Amino acid sequence: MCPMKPYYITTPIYYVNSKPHIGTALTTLAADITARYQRMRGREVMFLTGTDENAPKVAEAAERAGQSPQQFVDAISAEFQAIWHGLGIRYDDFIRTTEERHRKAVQEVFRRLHEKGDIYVGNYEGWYCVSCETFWRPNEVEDGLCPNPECRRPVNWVTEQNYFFKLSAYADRLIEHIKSHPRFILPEGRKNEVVRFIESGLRDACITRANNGWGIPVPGDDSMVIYVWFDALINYLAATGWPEKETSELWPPDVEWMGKDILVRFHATLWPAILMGLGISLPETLVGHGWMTIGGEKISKTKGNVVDPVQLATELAARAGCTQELAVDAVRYYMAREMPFASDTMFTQENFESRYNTELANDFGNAIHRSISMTHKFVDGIVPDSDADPAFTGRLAERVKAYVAAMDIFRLDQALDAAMGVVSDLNHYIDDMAPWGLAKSGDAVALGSVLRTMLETGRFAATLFSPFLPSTGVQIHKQLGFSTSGKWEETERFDLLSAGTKLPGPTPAFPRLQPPATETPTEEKKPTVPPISIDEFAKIELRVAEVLAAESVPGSDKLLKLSIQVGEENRTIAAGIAEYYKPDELVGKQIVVVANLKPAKIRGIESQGMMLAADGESGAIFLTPSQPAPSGARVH
RNA sequence: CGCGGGGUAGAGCAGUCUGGUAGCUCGUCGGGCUCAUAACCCGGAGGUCGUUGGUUCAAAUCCAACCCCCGCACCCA
Repeated sequence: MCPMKPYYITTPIYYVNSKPHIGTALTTLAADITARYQRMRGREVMFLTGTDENAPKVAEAAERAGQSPQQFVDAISAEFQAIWHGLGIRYDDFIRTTEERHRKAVQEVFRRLHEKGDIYVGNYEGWYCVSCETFWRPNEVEDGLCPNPECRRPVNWVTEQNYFFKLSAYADRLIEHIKSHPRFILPEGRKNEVVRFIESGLRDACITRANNGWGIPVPGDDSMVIYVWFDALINYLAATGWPEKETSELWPPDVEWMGKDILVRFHATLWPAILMGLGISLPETLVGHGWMTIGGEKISKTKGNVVDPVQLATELAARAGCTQELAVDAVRYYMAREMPFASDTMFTQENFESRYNTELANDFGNAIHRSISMTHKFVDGIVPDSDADPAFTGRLAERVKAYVAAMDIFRLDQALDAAMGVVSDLNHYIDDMAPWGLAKSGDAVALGSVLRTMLETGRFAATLFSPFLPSTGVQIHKQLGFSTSGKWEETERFDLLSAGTKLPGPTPAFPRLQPPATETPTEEKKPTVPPISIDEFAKIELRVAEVLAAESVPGSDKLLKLSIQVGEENRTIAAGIAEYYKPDELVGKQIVVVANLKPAKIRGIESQGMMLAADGESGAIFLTPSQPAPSGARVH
């Protein structure tokens, strides 16, 4: 720690199955804010993010998309990078697990641990779920079905040779490390979860899978590839140049940001154990933040509630009439302000707009705007040759203290609170001093000092905000006559605007968002589905069908298995309506199905179609013709 | 008894570890100011702190039982 090593920040590498959404953006944004804060403090920073591309499913997905796996991952990885740029995220390195530097590091880790005896060949005999790529213990499998409640497919009894990592051997050392390093795992509550998890018994991790042509082969054994999680974690090490550089000035990471879902089992258990095995020091801090839900529901592509943060900014820019850069800042502000730490928070459009209007437009933007405005109105826009009011500016040190303390424990929301506190202080100050009164009574000395205080405080606030709102920081500084945004040391000074300078006319940074014109009953559903042409609709084959039989599906609360007749044809479909309809209520009824939907296996049932139902207030309502229709009739 | 998180004003949350008659933001009602982006400042109303029992001089906070919601690794009809 002594001669200030570069501050090393990581995010997880993201799985390339789809574009980033507001949830993945949250982690990367948190890391970016941390990075910008450290840079502002004068620290050299290495901010790493990347993509995880070696999962076997990638090969399948690529095939479906009619691309080679490499083409496929190239495209998605590029998409990630584009979105990060769109959010003003400035990383220093982007690692992809298909890169040579990563493959080499992973294989070297494997080799060393193998040599040391931490990786051994074991005969695995037990249950294996193909779909989950997971091995289960005999006592976990009760009914021949996968214990993963989401899966519940039949498991196979397999006997095969695999490589295992001696994770169990590290349990005591892990606990010891966690207990003796209070900052190792944040937030506090997660730490307890990790300890409980480890104490409940670690078993050795099976870290290889059969090679199906995609992934990093086991050194000296091409029949196997290294399991993606074992592979993925090593990116943090690979990016420092390891193993060519045995030790790097970057190591260890100062903070590794991630969502809570991958903290306990991977980052706080497997990852440190691997490092211990290699004799490499552990990261200083792992932060497992909570999730941002969409109106209380987990982000899910199926539900269609994925929010694209860049698009959110673009829409805001259009509606509010501000620049894209500032709209991006608004999104960044919102996400950091709502940053789920110990628990989850929910995204709603209303909440986003409300914070934009009340905090960014009314409070922050307006405070700056009125300050510059008054300077123009009362003293011709010339920065007064006066000192700031020390009685007021002296109090701001408290805000800085709170800000620094919050950043130190990665509470971005609280740091933002402190910054917003400065804005609130400024608004109070203006109200107390009533500069318009001083202007009227002609007290030029007092007026000069008050205006100076206002302008300097605006500058000061902009600096505190700048890791969160980089473009805004620059814009406000420009309005105050500076060419660049503020430096950290400047938060201690209130004499930086040069007296006599004529300020440009004020431009509101965040124009207030007007409520949508009354004719729009803004009851619009969150996932706005883009319009499609009639031709596209014609691709969907809707048909009337009759329910011949219905039965509940064992192990599922939601599914009914329906036997239906579509014209001459009999089919089986799975329908997720068990919570709302009993099997008997459906038998003999006519329903509408999507007949040309690609069959899918759901809990072991091959579903050959989808039943249409409306989302009612309290559940699904299935659709039926208003009078009996011929079976198999096409629906338009 | 799989694991975990949670139930506090109309909404969203803090406070619970370290008991001492409940706090923040938004909304709402009233007032002030007039520099500003219908903004800013002040004040009011509004809560049996999930339920029941226990410990205590005192419980949102500790203990026990119960009820309800929500998550749980490649996923979803």
